Amino acid sequence: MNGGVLERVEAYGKHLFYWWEGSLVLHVHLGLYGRFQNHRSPPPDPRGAVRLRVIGSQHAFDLNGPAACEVMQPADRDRIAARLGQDPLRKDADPDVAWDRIRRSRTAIGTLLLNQSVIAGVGNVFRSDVLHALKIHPERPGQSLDRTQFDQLWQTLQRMLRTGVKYNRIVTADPVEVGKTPGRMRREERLLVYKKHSCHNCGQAIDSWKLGARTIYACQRCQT
DNA sequence: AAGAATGTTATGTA
DNA sequence: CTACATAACATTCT
Repeated sequence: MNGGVLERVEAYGKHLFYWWEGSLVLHVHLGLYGRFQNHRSPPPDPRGAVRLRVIGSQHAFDLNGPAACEVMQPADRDRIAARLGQDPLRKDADPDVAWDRIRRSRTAIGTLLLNQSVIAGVGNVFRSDVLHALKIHPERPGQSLDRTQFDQLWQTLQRMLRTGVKYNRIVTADPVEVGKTPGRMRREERLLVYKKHSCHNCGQAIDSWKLGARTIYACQRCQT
């Protein structure tokens, strides 16, 4: 990559693609614990699993512990993109494609939301919180949602994901209700149900169980 | 210091 | 073909 020109950076779901002059693509997926860390130049000695280090005259950054950090061809990128579902943040997203998938499925909506080939970009925090925001029970089959609910789901995800990009952190709670800007909200104030103990609507204890191989959080009274 | 975690993929089963 | 449980992978944090 030394001396190359970065032409553009593309996000598709949780995948990042850095397009370099000369048809090389750097593919990055942060996975569970990947992290970008900024430094001033010159950067300190690498700490932990540094897979990529970029050094400029003023600034530098490391990429620590990503699930993927590899150079590939555009065709490889296309293969990855082809197995992803619609990404609510992308201009080319077609919600009807996602709706078609969900309306035909007997699988729980909580499981569908984690399936990156249905909707790309939603993770374990967003799936719990978006379902709580819409008062939809995670075990409801995709089939049981109506179009209005799906539209709300799509819209709310768009809003939540955009907020995440803007503030570089997950903020699913309503800042107006909390009375703070998203940037100033404390960790516990930012989320709706994920890892919470009681429901902020009704006060009932939040339930958590395994759904789709991960822990989901929901209010059994509010979410039906 | 064992275990959970803001995740994905491969594999086996039904 | 779909659905889905499970394991494997790999790093960080508590």
